[in-house]
Amino acid sequence: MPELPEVETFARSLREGGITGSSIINRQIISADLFWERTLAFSDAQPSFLDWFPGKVVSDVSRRGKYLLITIEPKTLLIHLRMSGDLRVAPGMTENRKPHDRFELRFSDGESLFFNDTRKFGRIWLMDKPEQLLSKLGIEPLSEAFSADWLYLKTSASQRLIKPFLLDQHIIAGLGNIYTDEALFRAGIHPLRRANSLSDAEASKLAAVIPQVLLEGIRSNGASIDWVYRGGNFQNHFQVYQRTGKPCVSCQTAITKIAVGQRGTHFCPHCQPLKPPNPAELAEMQP
DNA sequence: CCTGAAACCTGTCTGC
DNA sequence: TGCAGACAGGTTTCAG
Repeated sequence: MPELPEVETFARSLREGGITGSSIINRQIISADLFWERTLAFSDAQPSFLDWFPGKVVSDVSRRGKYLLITIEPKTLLIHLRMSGDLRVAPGMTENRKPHDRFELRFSDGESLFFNDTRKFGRIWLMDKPEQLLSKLGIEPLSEAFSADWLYLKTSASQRLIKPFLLDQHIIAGLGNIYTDEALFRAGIHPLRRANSLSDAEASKLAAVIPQVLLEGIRSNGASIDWVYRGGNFQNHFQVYQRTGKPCVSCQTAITKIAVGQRGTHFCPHCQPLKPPNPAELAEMQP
């Protein structure tokens, strides 16, 4: 589920208060509980993972790609929400637990941070050096370093389809299925184009549009769909995602859905042509 | 290097 | 109404 904007919204909320409840910064932990063993992916603190927490204080919350980072000196608790993960801060009473709660950090003030995850794909790590995990991630699309030149360099060097290319977290960290479809539409690029077929101008357009879509998502507190996630309203800004058969906001052509790399992919066949007309063809069309 | 399929899971929606 | 099957915002692993 959550992509960069949703994870960023969680990070901000846990830091400053928001959709998850009030800030967890400076709260002291009195206990930790794990309700689904496999949620714990790996821990430097094993086998006494749960025993490590009591007495520690949360000092910061941040984000890298789709990972949420909770700093609890001298370690970092990393959380990846995968498809259905959710976080909330609420009174830490046993009767307050919800179905699918997988992990709980109980604070001395009576509230708890709950990690809820219906599909059990989400994972948490407790690490001394989070870089071990994070160093594999690609560039932050909202950083200064993410530029038109950088993207063109990368697309030029890859023969992959542009959609799986953008979804690859080793290249760009944070894009998921929604924001990829929305970015490709705004850039006018067909999802089946080869990365190295993009012109300099197309790569520039894509590099400009990706941060735009992500920032728009953050401004909307993310996207809420069905029973997954809440508090966001970016779903009201979708131009292609989940708009199969509906008219393109730009040309009225029906939005098409296909599978690309086993992911549902939405696009406008008119605004995102598979084969852009080349100069020679254009010349022939105008004798 | 690249692609596709399968696996990890549960809930919801669709169609017969 | 019931039920099988498809599908879902992600990532990893394996075969070809």
